[in-house]
Amino acid sequence: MTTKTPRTTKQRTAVLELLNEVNEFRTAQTLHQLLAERGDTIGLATVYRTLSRMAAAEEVDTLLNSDGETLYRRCSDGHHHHLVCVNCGKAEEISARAVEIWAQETAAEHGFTDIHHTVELAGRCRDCSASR
Amino acid sequence: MTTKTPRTTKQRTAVLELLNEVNEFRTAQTLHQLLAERGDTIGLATVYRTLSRMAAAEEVDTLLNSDGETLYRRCSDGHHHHLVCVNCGKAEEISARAVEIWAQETAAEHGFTDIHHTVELAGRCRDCSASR
DNA sequence: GTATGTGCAAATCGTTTGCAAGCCA
DNA sequence: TGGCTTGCAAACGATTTGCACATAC
Repeated sequence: MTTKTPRTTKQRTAVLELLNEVNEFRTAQTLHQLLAERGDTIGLATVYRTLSRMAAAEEVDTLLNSDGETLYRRCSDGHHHHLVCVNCGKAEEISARAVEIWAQETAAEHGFTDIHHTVELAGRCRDCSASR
Repeated sequence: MTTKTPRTTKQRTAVLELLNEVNEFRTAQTLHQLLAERGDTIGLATVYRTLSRMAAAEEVDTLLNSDGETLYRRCSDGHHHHLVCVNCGKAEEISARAVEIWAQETAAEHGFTDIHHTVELAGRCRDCSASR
């Protein structure tokens, strides 16, 4: 399984740089707009293509918001979950050993195999709770 | 807050009946097609409107699949989670006290308030695992 | 040089909405 | 009757795709 490395283009570089600075989950559209604001003229389609590829390569994490939009965020390696602020979008990674174990056990009890789970916490972060 | 009861129309009745028989998560489009197959001619838009309303009234549960489509399913009351088969769509409700507690604690530790969580397990059910 | 990436516009596709006509209470 | 519902078609909005051109390697 030889995964071929994508070419280094100024667009791809720009997206990577942006993701390194923005540590919250953002839609592709928002990211595209942010790129435009900092002077990088990139086609929206390219942003989508780039993000999809990065997601496939697990270089970014994705999330579906309640509107069905896909949110992207640069992420550390390994399996983890998120605690996302519904107001400002700030996200923290959290590990959840307890949940991992529970998921496996529950699935096994019901005879399920090839288990995969989704666990996301959302709420108002400290700052947004204060400035309500 | 007075929630007004929707009128009883043959369309609404048909959707309700169908949901009572189909106990798996299905897309609005699929449900619409199922209605057509059993002879109920209902506009797709009406199916969407009805399902949205039922979802708002918590008469059905909704789920977003990885394609961004909304899945609907008749559901028991109260807070619970699902164990869904990725192959046949069969879903079982599971309660997860352990997860509820973990969610609250984790959120509190990070200073988050108004917490709400999403926990879904997916995999292959016993039958689908066997007939692979 | 050539496979790959990009931009643009058009195409998709699930879902929503406007509006006139129909139907329940 | 009078307002809530429906159907149809048009509108929407996020994402994808076709294709000609540009570019990394």
